[in-house]
Order: sequence, then structure tokens, then C-alpha cells
Amino acid sequence: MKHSAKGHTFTEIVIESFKLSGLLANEGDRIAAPLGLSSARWKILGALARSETPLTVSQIARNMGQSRQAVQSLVNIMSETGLIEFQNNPNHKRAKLAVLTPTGVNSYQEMEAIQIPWANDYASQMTIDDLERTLVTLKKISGLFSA
Amino acid sequence: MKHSAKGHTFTEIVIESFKLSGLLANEGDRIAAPLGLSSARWKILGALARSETPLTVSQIARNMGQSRQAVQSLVNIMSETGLIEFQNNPNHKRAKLAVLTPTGVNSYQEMEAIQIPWANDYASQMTIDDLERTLVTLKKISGLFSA
DNA sequence: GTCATTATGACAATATCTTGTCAATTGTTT
DNA sequence: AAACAATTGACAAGATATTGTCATAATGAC
Repeated sequence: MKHSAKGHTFTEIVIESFKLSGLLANEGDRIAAPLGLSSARWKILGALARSETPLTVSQIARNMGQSRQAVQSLVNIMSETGLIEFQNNPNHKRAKLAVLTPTGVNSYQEMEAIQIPWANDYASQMTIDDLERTLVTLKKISGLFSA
Repeated sequence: MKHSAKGHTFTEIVIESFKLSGLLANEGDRIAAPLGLSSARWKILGALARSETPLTVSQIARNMGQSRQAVQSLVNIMSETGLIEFQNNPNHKRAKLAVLTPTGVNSYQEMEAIQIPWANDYASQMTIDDLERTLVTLKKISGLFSA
């Protein structure tokens, strides 16, 4: 059996996706390091900052496509370092709601101040059409595996 | 400062890329597990199988956008388990060339037998145009960070 | 040829992530 | 209400990843 034309390209996207995510994690670590953060913790920070409502650890994990244990570990550390605090969850005794502390909000804003020009700069080399179509396709692929 | 339109979409691609790569790694682990492999080792296997020539560990790492130490570790393990063997490198005394053993080739082919219908099936839900444009864009983004 | 720089393997420390397990909680079915 | 299933936090073990460091090897500048 051989790859169809679409199957071949799909496979190349898979491979490229692994590569890109590694490169972006490095880039994120590099950007976050001066603020005492890492790419992984920045992602948690962002998930909470972009959310309208407080989130449980499990919800964060599902949003990020990661195991809840991995997220729990990061959230616990970030709670100890004062970036995150837990609120009681009226709907669940054990599953507390994670929210950013003022320090956490501040850290996120400092990261944004660096990330925004970084993203704008790199994105300027692409067309909006390519970027949007790529995003839609990536989300479509993610959707295949997160159902 | 705010994200430009392109910067915003670029950032969403970054986030989606992290998520997708995690989901794909899980998928790869699931597929590889019955053959005693993992997603990470499968990727090494594939890098060697798809290469025209034997590769050094450093070359594999650069292809994959990972540190050479991470790849070295996997390659060493795979050498112990008989999937990979080292050839002398006429151009470098210490940097041996990694090649698949017959067992390694066989493992890769067994993985292909599962991966091909997997990829063809999922890819059938997309258009070739979207897939190809996405691949080109992802490679372009990777290129920004691997120079 | 010599010297400085770069690349590489080996080793260690650490961070991140997965799976597995267990008890507590919540939701569902009957 | 009771029984069963699904979700969640906590904990542990292992795999995969990063960075840092050192000695050796290759490359380039002079």
C-alpha cells in the first residue's frame, strides 16, 4: 500500500509539525527566560489569560491537548511561585479553579510586550491568506484527534 | 502595542502547533506501541529511512529541530535494541554514521503498513490544496527559526 | 603550520510530559 | 436511594526533551 497524494502531504505536515513545535518551544524558552519563565509555563499563563472564565486544571489540559497530570504539575509549581492561585469551585469540591494572581497577570503582560513585536515581525513575511488558511487547516487536523 | 492581523493569526498558529504536536505524539505512541516503539523512536527511524545517505546524530537532530543530545540518547538506545547500527564515518573519527539494521528497516516497514492507511484516511477529509499550502507555510515558519 | 573557532560525543542535572494507579467527587441509570 | 460510570487531584515511575560542561575532532583564518 502506498500513500495517496493527500496522505503523503498529510504525513509531511505531521513531521513538520513536530519540528516546528520543537523550534517554537525553544523560541518561547528564549523569550521567557529573562522573565524567569519557560515556554511550558508561559502556555499555561496564556491559557488562563485568554480565558473569559477561571478554568480547572482539566479544562486547561484539554484546551492544550495535554494530559491533566502534566498541567497539574505546572499549575502547582506556578501556584507556589505566586503566578496562580486557586479559587473554590462551586460546582466541584476538589477541582478548584485556577486564576492568575496580579503577579501572574503582570508576567503575562510583560511576555506580551515581547511576544507581540516578535509575532508581528515574523508574520510580516507571510500573507494573511496563507496564515489564515494554515490556521484553519491545523485546527481541522487537531479536531480529528481531540474528539 | 497590539498584534497586527497577521501577527494575531501567526500567534494562533503557534498555539495550535503546540496542541497539534502533542495530539500527534499521542497518536504516534498509540500506533507504535503494539510494535514496541514510541513516537520519538519512530521519528528517528523515519529520519533514517527517508534519507538517501547515512546520517550522523547531529544531522538527524538538525533535520528534526531537536537538540543533538536528545537524539543521541534515542539513537544509543535504539542501537542497543538492535534497530540502528553505527558505521565509521570517513569524514569524522568520532561522529559515526547511523544506519538502520535489517531489523530497523523491518520495524519501519511494519509502522508504514499502519501509518499509510491512517494518513490516507484522515487526509481524505481535506483538500489537497489546503494540505499543500499548509505544508508550505509550516516549512516557511520553521525556516524562520532553524537558520 | 599554528591558533582560534566550531562541531561532536559523552555525561550530568533538570524540566516537561506520558501512563498508570488510587481515593474522592460528581453524574447517570435504574 | 443505590449502583455504576466518568472526572478529578495526588502520587509515582519512566520517557523524552532542554541546557551546561568537558574533551576530542574538524575547519577556517592567518
